[in-house]
Amino acid sequence: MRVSKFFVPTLKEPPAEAELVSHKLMLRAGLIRKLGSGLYSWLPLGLRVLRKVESVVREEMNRAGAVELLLPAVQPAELWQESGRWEQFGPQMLKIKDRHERDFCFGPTHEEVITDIARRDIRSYRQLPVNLYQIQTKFRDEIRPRFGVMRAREFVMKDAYSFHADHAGLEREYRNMYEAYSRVFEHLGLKYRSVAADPGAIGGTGSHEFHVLADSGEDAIAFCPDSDYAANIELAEALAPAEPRPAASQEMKKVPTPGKTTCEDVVDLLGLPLASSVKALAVVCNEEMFMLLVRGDHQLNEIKAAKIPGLSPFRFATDKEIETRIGCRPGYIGPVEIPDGVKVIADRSVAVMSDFVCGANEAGYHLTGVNFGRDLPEPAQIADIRNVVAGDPSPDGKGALEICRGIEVGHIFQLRTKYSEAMGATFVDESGQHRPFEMGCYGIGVSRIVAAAIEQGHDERGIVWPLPMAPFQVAIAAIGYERSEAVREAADRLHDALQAAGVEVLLDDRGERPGVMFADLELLGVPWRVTIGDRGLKEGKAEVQARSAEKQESIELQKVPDHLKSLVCTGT
RNA sequence: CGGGGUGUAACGCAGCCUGGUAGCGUGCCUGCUUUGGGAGCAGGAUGUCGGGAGUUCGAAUCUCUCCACCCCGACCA
Repeated sequence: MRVSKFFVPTLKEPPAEAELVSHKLMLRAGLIRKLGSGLYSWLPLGLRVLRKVESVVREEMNRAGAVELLLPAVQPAELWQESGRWEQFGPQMLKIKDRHERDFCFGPTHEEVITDIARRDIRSYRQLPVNLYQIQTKFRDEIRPRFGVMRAREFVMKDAYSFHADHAGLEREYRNMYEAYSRVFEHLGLKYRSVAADPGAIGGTGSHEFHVLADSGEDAIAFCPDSDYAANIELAEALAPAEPRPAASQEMKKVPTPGKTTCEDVVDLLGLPLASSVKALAVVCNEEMFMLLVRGDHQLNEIKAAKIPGLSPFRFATDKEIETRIGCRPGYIGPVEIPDGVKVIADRSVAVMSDFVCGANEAGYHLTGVNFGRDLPEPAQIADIRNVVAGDPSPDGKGALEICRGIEVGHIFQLRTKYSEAMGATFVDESGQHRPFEMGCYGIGVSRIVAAAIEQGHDERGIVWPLPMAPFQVAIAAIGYERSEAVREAADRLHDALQAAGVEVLLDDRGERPGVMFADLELLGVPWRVTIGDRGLKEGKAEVQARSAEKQESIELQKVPDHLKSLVCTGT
């Protein structure tokens, strides 16, 4: 491919709307252009990268025994009403009407469609198991699309669905997909981590996420460097402290803390450590009020809290509700002498505290030296309701947790029979019984991977692609292409030779000044650059430089094609 | 949805407060020179100042309204 015939609109300055480095670079390198909020055009160069990701995903899915199909993007409402998700999915779903005023949606996911296919066309256990996948554009009307294609409304996803006669079969395929996903991200050349995840509303017995590791990631991952434990922070268990509660050593005292409504402010005023304070959060579930207690230096984990029986779904109490029920405005509430009917749920770490600080339920005052059992009853319930922090013991007992950030690019679930039961999708088993399918589903965010790879691979000059994702493997910078016959001839010949050898090559034949070409080719992130100019040609040589390396190597022109071919093949 | 912000040339921005009919840098076009790290000189083109309404002799500027886009949004009790 020649730059003069391709379409690579690069920008010197990133548009002001871009925040994230991957978003800026994708715009600058001419990979994408924005059409509207969360809607992006994939320009030729970006599309080449997207196709690379697709082909790796496809290759590994096929290798794992899954079979590709293609489902409609537009789906009739009836299917979603059957599964009960027409309402449940809510405003995230783009709903549309056809000319007959019939309801449709632009599919945000395809469980319903695939389950419909299964119930029509899989009748016997003899047809099982089967794993069907597609690579397709989805639409989700995100509350706040952001970061370019990272969280777009329209995006490309690989979604696979497997059907099994029994749970054991599902678990086998789940492990198979887990391994296939690991191969996908390794194959793509990305640093990634698989983590135990919250199955969320989908339910089921197992769920893992695959994260590309990057500091800008939206998700926090807790992992243990001394074992293979890794979990999304939403799920990672905070173990109960091993040491028992120390004995009380202080009297409870009411101290004035005017204007100090946060734990930080209060301990600053009192000269105490943050970990000696308790924050009380008033929540409401079914019109009942609960007071959740978390240590001042910890954060409530809402997902864990919502799993407490009787606390789902909960919401935070309004200021007014707090004043009415507790008789004090927010900022000074605490668990001591609270009205009947407000149940106290303490985090495990709070349960072992003594001589702590908390709100006095009186505006402008806090209590110090507070102790359970003496100044207030033991908590009605003790539970794990906080986020783990770095240094917490690993739940597998093998060391201390660390926290890193990741971008979720894959998620696998065991759906079990949620959809097959709701939609009456059954098969006949060996004994002639009708049974609902055991189902699994497995997603990969194809377009998000492109952005995630840039988050992981870039420098001050631009993108640094891993070889398997690069839009071109080699770029030729032909210095003086338009004015030097020798350069033109050598560059053309090299371009043709590489192409014939199966190397994806981009020849910069614009005749631009060298600085312009170098800057552009580095912005694009092409893994290898060959520089051809009159200077080197005098000795019959060209320079080869890796995008990720500083030094360039001078090589005899005749040997360049073979040299590059071997580099591209070994992937070093 | 709530809060905040921004919309002026392809990109980045100034001008707005204090109304007088639009500018800078980059990019783009032409010519000459230059050519191994985003060239120099000379000349040139490009704007419904987000849309609409209003105030005014006069609106990018003031007022109202609509729209688009960006950022933040459990709690920190």
